[in-house]
Amino acid sequence: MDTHVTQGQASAATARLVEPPTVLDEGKLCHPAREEIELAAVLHALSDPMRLRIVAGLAVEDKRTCGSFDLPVTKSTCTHHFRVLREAGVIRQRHEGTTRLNSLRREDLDKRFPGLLDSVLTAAEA
Amino acid sequence: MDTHVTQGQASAATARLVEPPTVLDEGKLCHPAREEIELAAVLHALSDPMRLRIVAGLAVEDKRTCGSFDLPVTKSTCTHHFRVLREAGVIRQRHEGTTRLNSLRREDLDKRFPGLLDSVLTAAEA
DNA sequence: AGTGTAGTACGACAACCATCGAACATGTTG
DNA sequence: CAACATGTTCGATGGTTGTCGTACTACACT
Repeated sequence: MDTHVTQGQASAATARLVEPPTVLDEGKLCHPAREEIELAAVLHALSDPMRLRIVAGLAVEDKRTCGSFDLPVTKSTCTHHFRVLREAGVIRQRHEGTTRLNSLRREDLDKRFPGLLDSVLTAAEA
Repeated sequence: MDTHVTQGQASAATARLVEPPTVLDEGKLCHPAREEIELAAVLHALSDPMRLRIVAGLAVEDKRTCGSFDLPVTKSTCTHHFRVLREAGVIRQRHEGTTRLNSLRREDLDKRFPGLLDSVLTAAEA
């Protein structure tokens, strides 16, 4: 569990305090590389109703903040679920001001496990 | 958790000790009906490497006995995994003499969650 | 009847997991 | 700076899970 994701800061530093974010860091949040995404981990991440809701929500509208889901759990539990999804490689999280922007790793998942995400999303509508 | 599966013994009792098996009971082993199969349960059942191996094995050759997989776990653990798969609706188990025959519930799964099983099976080959 | 084979049932145990609350970090804004 | 908003970290807790071993059931074969 290490490798990659160490670029992006230096080159973006030029236009820093002029622009708001748009490219911001993603630092500290560690995501698995595409080839490192494991099937069992993805299936486990998706096997929780709460997380399934999150993923279904992101499928409808990407780049949503954690709070925008208003799930029936506390903030800390929420953090937990987003981390599970992130570490499994299902979503990507970026810092953006005081919030986190979450997005589905559609392309990575489709390349690695073709058809899986779509079938789960279709199945989740029931 | 109840419903269905209460027939089969009485009517089959007529030709009992004449024939070997071929149609045998399935009694006691409770399987969910197709409409009762839940996505989260299926994903959870598939999120274990050992169970993934079982399912992949059944995809190659159906109707295999529990012992034919020689998994690196004891018999009781084995029983446990097969039960999880059965109760989630992923496999069907039938008594047959001294063994249990396991088969994938392909049709049920395909009808209920189209494409899911196939994408998982494809993904599992890595 | 006796031995063997295939699997289940039950109890135990350690690891994991979803959940919470309280305290903290960080960025935004009055 | 102070107040606020959005999340994270940490410890605790109760429930679930994967694993095992031992004991048990059920069928088959000699």
